[in-house]
Amino acid sequence: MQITLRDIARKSGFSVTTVSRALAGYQDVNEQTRQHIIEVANILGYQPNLLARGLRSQRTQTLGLIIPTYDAGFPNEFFNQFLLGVGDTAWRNHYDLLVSAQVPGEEEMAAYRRMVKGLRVDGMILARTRKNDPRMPYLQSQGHPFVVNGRNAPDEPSDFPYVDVDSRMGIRAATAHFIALGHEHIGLVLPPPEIAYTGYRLQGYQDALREARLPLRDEYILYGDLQRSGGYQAGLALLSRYPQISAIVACNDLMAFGVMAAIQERGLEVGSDVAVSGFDDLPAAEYAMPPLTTVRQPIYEIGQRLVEMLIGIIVGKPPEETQIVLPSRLIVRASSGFNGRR
Amino acid sequence: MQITLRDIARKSGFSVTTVSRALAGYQDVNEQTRQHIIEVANILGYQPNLLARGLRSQRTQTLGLIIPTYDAGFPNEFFNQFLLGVGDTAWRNHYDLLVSAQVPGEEEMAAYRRMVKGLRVDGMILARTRKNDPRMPYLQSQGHPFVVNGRNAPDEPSDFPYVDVDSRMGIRAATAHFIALGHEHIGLVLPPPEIAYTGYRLQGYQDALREARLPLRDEYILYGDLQRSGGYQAGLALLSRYPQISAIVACNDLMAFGVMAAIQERGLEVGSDVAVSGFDDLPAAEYAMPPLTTVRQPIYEIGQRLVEMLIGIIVGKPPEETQIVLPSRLIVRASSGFNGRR
DNA sequence: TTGTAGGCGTTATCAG
DNA sequence: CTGATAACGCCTACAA
Repeated sequence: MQITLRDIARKSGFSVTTVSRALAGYQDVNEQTRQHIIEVANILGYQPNLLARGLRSQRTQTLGLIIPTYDAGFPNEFFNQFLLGVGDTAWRNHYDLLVSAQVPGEEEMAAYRRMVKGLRVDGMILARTRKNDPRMPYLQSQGHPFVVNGRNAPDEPSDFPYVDVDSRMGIRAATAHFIALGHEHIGLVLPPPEIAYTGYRLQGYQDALREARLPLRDEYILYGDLQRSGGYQAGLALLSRYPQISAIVACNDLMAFGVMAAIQERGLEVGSDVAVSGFDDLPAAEYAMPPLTTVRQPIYEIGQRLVEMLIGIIVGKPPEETQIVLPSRLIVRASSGFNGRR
Repeated sequence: MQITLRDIARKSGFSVTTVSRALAGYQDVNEQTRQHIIEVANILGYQPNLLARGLRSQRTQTLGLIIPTYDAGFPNEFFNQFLLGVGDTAWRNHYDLLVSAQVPGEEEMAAYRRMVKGLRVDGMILARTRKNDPRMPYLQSQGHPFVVNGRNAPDEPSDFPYVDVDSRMGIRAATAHFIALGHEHIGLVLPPPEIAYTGYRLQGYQDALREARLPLRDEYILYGDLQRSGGYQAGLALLSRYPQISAIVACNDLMAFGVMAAIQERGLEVGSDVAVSGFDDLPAAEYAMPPLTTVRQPIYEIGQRLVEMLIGIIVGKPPEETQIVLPSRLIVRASSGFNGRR
């Protein structure tokens, strides 16, 4: 069935030990012997049994990723790119990736337990942190390596390794951009309050208003579900209740698309009548009609750096910096109401 | 570090064997004993070591999925939904999912070898079959369970378990729909020729023309890269070379979006000037401007049935039908040039 | 430079 | 009903 070290040993006339060490590149093995063994291994098509190796070494060369499928909605294009960054980097470093999609809740923790205590993975990658997120304390209590995409909410300490994007700065830039264009009544569509980064995005909005000495009006702030539909509903609500609103900052691109649809449905024009911005800079943002002004975050790179950080932690060589906040960048497009680019 | 059966054995006073069987639900264990053992296991927070179990039982309870990242482009929304169907169903059946993203080529086969011969997975799920695809013969030669999303090309036999969608019928319906609306010059944007299903989609187009006794004009047929950009280029080429073309059938939604952009860029109106259709019915199709007429395929269900089929094969109870072609369905929207729905 | 032996945690076989 | 024993394939002291 499977080719094992024993098969190679038999065929080559050496012991299993020698075969194992020859293949592992130990120096205390005769070069002739090694060549011979390698040849036999190739002929037989040997591939190490990773289970046995993992059991023996207590290392699985596998990373775990549980994708949070918020509500019924599925991980969107954001997780696509995230998965690509994580997957590519893991593969390049000879790690496999165990993936599960779970709705936050009881089942979700079961998935974590299964991966961690089942010794299936050497480390975990968490995404989309929430307020009072049970996952980080759990993993810490288990002493199991993990890294997180995103910090805790502003009012909670973040005593774990993470890579996050500076969303406060990003939303501030978007809001300030609208203010600079003359808008004074600016709506905000936040992610659900239980999401950790919601607080940072709210701060960014507040920052910009404060700096411009504009009043903060709580009624201009609504929450959406991160999906297009959430943006649509919030957009309709804002526009119908407060006709003076002339710009809306949405906290991700999907919701921004929904806001644009709401604007158009009310017979208004995106950009000239009501300006809109998003967050993420998904590919679709550039192609939207009109193209969407948004805050770009380097999703692929986030995944990449998370994996590098995690592997470092696993092998006992953590990088110097284990709490990284990457800059975000405002990308101005037509949905701002500008004529053309920048 | 880790709680093992031995720990429970020590604490409960029974042997490892008995503990193992009590937890596994064997009938030949005293009910009192079982209760006691289960209690101790819970207190200790026992979680079986899945590596050891896998090594012993030669089963890993893990399925492998390698996402083909065509060219540089990343798996799009299609794979999102596919991954959800596969992941959900695997989880419900207590299987884990090992995921890798690979560009077709040498590395890709290495990934397959690693998963299969490394005994990491009990079975593999393949997606996006190509002409002369090396993966199926390889897995067959290894006697390793696998299922495939998609058949071989029409001129190759498909002697493996698969779930596919009837894309010939789907494209035929889309083309016939345009013909019924009076179009006579209909462009076709195919996937790359090396993709297996390209042949079926071409057949569907040919079917519809033949049935309507319209001439088949090869120059109306172009290939795209399955991404938006490919559709855009093909759309521009068709429109500039053959102004008489009044409808374009694109073979996936992403390319259809590109075609729509090309039409608009030439100052024409999608629907009234040039009708467009896609394939997949991604969420974005409904929200496009104008909404996209497309052929819906049940992506989630495909993933689900593939996993069920694969698990059946693994445990030796394959379903009766292991070659399934699911129907596709034309969804008519405004990009057809219709006024409103159907 | 090479081989022997033991064990990682689990399950299956067989004896008591 | 319960327990001792072996084995899955690999790695690594230690011995030769």
